[in-house]
Amino acid sequence: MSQNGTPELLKGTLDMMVLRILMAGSNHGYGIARRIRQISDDILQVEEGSLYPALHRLEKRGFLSATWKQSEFNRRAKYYRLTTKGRAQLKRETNRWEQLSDAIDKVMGAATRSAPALSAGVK
Amino acid sequence: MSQNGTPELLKGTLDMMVLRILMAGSNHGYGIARRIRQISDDILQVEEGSLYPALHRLEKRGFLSATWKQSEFNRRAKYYRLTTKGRAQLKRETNRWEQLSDAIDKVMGAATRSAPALSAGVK
DNA sequence: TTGCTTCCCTTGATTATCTAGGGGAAGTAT
DNA sequence: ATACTTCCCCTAGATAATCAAGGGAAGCAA
Repeated sequence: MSQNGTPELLKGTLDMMVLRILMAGSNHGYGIARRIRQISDDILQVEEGSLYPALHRLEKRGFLSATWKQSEFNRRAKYYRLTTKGRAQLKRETNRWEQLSDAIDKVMGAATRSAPALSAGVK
Repeated sequence: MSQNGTPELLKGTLDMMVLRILMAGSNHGYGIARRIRQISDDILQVEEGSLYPALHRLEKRGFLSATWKQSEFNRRAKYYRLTTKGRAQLKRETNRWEQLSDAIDKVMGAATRSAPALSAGVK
């Protein structure tokens, strides 16, 4: 519930991050989750119940393609890689993210990030 | 469904922004929506079907209190203001937002923030 | 054997948001 | 009077993303 137990992700950003991770090369679900956790210093916890549905819808929409391979740990794993469509989608979602998060930061006071001397003429 | 039309908000951030707007003083729903649109330069579009449920749940959780008054345009309006609990909640949500958005930016490559394109700038 | 890690998956509930309506009252113009 | 616009409130139903909580299997080590 997120009522007290804060959510582990910002809704609507998982697909984008998955695509981004796959820019670095193909990877399987478990590995993608691990990478996101690592890079974010354990801030972002990707639950499997969120991740696998995400991978499936991305594949369904043609942003990813998958092949079964043997993992580095000698286990059966489904490796995903970005398609051309996926790369374009990543760009779109990244732009959207920047636009929205910048807008939110503005609303939140512009002092959220590096502060640009405020006061004067907001209009 | 935002099937083509990208969503107008980042899910999970509306409550926080509403609380933030009310830090500046009490306001009514219509005015809150207008403020968010203004400050964000029309990037963030707060639909009434999202806003009013948000206000009601915030009030229900004790973060806001409401009183009916006459608006500046001489109309009946429900003015909301932050409670003490609401102020604490705003702080929590703000921290969470910074933490999550920073983590996402890390995953997205740290270079996510739009470069000014012109020259030296970043500093 | 037990147990840990890696790897895949689904079902059901929750929750936020959007769509698409509903209404009413004040002011301005015709 | 009518009509129109802006201001202001609200809800029901659908959609969709996430989470919680299960499931299983296979490799490896003690």
